[in-house]
Amino acid sequence: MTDETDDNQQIILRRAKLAELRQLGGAFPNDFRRNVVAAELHAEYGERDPAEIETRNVRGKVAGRMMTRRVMGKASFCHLQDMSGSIQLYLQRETLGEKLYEDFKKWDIGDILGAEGTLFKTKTGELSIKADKVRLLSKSLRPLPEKYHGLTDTEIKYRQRYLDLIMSEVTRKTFRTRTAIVRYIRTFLDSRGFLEVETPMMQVIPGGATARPFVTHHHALDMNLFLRVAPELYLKRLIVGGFERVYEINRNFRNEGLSTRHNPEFTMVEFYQAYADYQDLMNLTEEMLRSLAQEVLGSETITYQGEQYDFAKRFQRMTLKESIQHFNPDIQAADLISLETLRQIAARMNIPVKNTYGAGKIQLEIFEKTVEAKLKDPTFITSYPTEVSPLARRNDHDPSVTDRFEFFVGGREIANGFSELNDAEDQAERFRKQVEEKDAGNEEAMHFDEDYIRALEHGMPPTAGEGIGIDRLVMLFTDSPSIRDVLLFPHMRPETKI
RNA sequence: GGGCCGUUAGCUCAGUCGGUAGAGCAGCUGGCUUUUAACCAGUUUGUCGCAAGUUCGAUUCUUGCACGGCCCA
Repeated sequence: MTDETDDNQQIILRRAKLAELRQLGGAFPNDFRRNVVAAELHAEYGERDPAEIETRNVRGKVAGRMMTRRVMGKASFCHLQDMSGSIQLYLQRETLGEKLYEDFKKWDIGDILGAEGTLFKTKTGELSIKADKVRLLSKSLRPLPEKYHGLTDTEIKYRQRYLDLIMSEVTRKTFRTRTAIVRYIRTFLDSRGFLEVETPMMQVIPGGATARPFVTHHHALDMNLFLRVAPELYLKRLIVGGFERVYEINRNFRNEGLSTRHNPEFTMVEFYQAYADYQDLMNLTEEMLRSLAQEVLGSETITYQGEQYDFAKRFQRMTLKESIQHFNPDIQAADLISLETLRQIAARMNIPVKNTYGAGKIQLEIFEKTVEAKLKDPTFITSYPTEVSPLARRNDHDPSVTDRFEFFVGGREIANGFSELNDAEDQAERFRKQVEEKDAGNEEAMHFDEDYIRALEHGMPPTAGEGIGIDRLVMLFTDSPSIRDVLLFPHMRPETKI
C-alpha cells in the first residue's frame, strides 16, 4: 500500500473523489453489462452514411477506460477504450440531465465508464455514441501518462506493462501477434498429427541442453530440484512410449546473463517426429515459417530493423565448415581438421580456447565469432560437430559430425534440430563425456541421466526433433529490437522502492 | 563482469559555466452544445535517482551505489 504522504496532488484529489463515492455507496458496481465493443461498431457502421445511421436509430451499450476528454460547457466528448479499440462518446447536459452531466465532469481520464446511447457521426465523420446514460464503473486513482507522447520510459514500460498496454497500440499489437504466432504453430503441428503434451518443469536431473540450471528446493522431500533447461529428454521418453509425434510449447529456464536476446525464462516449441530425419525437419521448418509469415503478417517478406528477409524463396543450406570458409576466405577446408591448426586460427582471432576443447568445440567457437551474425537471409547450417551435440545422431559417413541443423535469420539462431541419437550405448558414452566436462568445471555440461538411457534401451524409433525459440521468432515478426519487447513481464532487477 | 550514456513535476522534456528550477500535456478555477494533441483566460505542483566528498553554498563538480538503455565478454 502506497503511503498517502507520497501521493501527489492529483492522486490526493482522486482519492477524495473516491471517498465521496464510497459515502454515496456502490463505489465499485459490477452490474453494468455492455452489448457491443468498439471494433464491432466501427466494422458495422464505420463506413456507413451519417444519415443512414441516424435513421436506423442504433442503440449500443459500451464500457471502457476514458482516454481523452474535451469539455465544451454544456456538451463534452470523450473516448472510451476497450479491448477491441475505442469509441467516442458525445455527452450533452440536455440529454443526460444536469446532475449526471455535472458528475461526468468530475470524473477523470483513466476512469472506467459504462455508457448507453444512440450511434451517430460527427461533423468530421467520426462514429460516436450520443450517450443518454453514463456511469462511473471504476475510479482510477493515478493519472495516466501524457496523451500525445505516451509512455516512452522503457523501464516503466517493462515494469508496469499495464500502463504500456493502456497507452501503446504498438505494444498491444506485438502481444496479439505473439499469441497469433503460438496459435498458428499449434494449428500447424496439430494438423500434422502431433500431440501436444506437458512434461516436468521441475526436474531431478536437468537435461536436454548444455546450460546452467536454476536450483530450487522441495521442502517435504528435502531435496533440490532443477528448473528445466529443456523438455527434450522427457519428450523423447514419450516417443519411446509410442507417442510418435509430440510437441510442447512452454518455458525453459537458463541461469545465464540478461541481454536484448536473453531472458532467464523463455518459451520454446519442441517437437519430435518418429520415422523422420533432420532433412525432413528442415523441410517442415521451412514450410512452417513461410506459412506462418503469410498467416500472421500477410506477406512472405519480413522487415526487421530496416532489413528485408525473403521467406518465399528456398532457405539456404550449408554445413558449418562450409560457412566458416565462406566468411573466412583465408581458411581452407584442410585447416579445419587438426586440433593444432584450429588452435592457431582461434589464437589469431583472439578466441579464448580451453585445454579441454576438442576440434569440434573450436570449430563452433570460430563459427559463432565469425559467421553467426552474418547469416542474415534464412539459412540452415548443418553438420555440427559430435563433440558439441551430445544428443544428436552421428552422420553415417562422418562420425565426427551429427545430422543436425540450426536455423538462422537476421544473424540470430532461431531453431535447432537434429536426427535423434537412439543408440543407447552411444548415448551413455556421450553422457560420460559430459560428466567429465562437468567434473572439469563446465557448469553447463550435462548430467548422466540413467533413466533416459534405460528408456533408450527399450528401443526408440528413428526420430528427428527440433526446438524453435518463440521469443526470438516473435521479435523477428514484430520488428522488436529487444526480447523484453516481446515478453509481457520481462525479468527486471527489483525496484528499490515503489 | 567491462565500457559508454541516462535518471529533473503524474507524463514528455528543457535548464542551471555552483547561488535550491522551467515549458507542454495532465490537474485546478472560470468561459464555451459537434470536439478530437479542442480552444480562450487564470493557476498549483518538485527530497533535480540515493549517499558521501569539495565548497560559504551542490540539482549542477568529484567519488561510490542503485536502477535502466546500448555495446562488448
